Amino acid sequence: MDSKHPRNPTRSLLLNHARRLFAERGFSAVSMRDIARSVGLQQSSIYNHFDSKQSILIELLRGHMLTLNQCRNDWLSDEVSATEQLIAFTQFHVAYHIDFPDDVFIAYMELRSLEPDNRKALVRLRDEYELSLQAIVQQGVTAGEFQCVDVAVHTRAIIAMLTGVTVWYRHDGRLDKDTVIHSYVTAALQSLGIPANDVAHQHELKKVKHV
Amino acid sequence: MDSKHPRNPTRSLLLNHARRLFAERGFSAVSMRDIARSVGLQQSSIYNHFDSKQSILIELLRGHMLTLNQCRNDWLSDEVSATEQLIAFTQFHVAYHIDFPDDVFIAYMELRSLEPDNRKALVRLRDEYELSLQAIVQQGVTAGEFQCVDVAVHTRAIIAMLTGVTVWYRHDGRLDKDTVIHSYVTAALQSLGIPANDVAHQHELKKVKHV
DNA sequence: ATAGTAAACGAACGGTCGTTCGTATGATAA
DNA sequence: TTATCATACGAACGACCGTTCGTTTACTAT
Repeated sequence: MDSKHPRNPTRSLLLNHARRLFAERGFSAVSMRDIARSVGLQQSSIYNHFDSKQSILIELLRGHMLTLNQCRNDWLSDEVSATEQLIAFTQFHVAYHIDFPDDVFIAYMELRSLEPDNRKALVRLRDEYELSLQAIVQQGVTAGEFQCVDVAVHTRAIIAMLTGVTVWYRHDGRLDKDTVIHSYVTAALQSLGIPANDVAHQHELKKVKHV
Repeated sequence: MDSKHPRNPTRSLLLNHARRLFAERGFSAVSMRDIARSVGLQQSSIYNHFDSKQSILIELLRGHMLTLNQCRNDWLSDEVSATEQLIAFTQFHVAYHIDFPDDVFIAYMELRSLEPDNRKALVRLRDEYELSLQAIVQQGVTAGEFQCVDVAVHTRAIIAMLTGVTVWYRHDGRLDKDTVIHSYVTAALQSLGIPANDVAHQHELKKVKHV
């Protein structure tokens, strides 16, 4: 079945519409008929491209998690100071979450809709990402650059703070993307006790690319 | 129908079990049969206590939002400095969210499952709560106590950071509640440019009471 | 031209959904 | 004792669910 190939246009269309619908209404509240209708197909035709409803969700979640980790690794370098790494991480994380809010929302909410084995694999990817920030925070604390009460708690606090951008950011809103990113970089740095006045604008923003 | 009174024990049981199920699986993924079974009733008997599935959700969400605002107002005083208000807000917010994670999770996820009128009323309550923190941040910036790039963005950043505690906190975990709260107070203060070493432990924690 | 195949269709499957209805029970109040 | 009423039951309603099936369509390679 050639249709299983990612480049298949109908298959991509189905994935994109499923992503939007799952993000809007939640996995359980979206039917195969809803997905089919939104791309102009009969519900049965979806099964030429996917084995089941759950397999659509799995592919969306796995694609998001793999892309997130890969982009992060492309973006960050571990050969600079913890402060510079934190700035780069924050810029990347906020930019990515502004660009792909639906993926983020589905990943946050619908992990529980997965069967245990699939869920475990994705939780591992999520933990890998979180631990990559925790390593930066730990490095900064050890080097005396950062101040915090507990590294693990503070890491989760920063990730939650940054991820929250998906809830309110609108492209036609009051602030442009760079200003928003600048705000979050300042907040993240300061939260670890770094005065952010001087460093925040030194780093140019590269473009996040979704694979 | 006396059963509509909140003190009715069966009705309270239904509300509590519905809350847990909605938080675990999501509103759409929970059936009236699931709720009935979990309290040992037939599905039809629920309609002696609630008009519809949606009305159960409304009551859970409204109860949460009203309680949250009321407790906040009981807890906070506006006759102290912005820094002290921020400490009190953070202590309250984290303590409340640790104690009632199911309510918080449902409120975050299931507003969209409501009909427009009901949703608007609850969004207003949520905005009221958020604006109460924004007022504190604005006051601190004006007084020169706080430093941030944008008051609205930073307010949302702090709320997201604090609310994230619900995702990972466990009562039998590595850290006790007070330590967790202390971590978040430090993070919130420092994020606004306040050195947190000296102030974090001055304020005793009062007990959050759910009405 | 013809055989093979990916992909679409539309009907149908058994099951579950939220909700309604008529009835039975058991406590309370007259 | 009797009338009332909140509450429980169990069957049933029409609608929708995810998925399967047999068939048709349309392109591709021989």
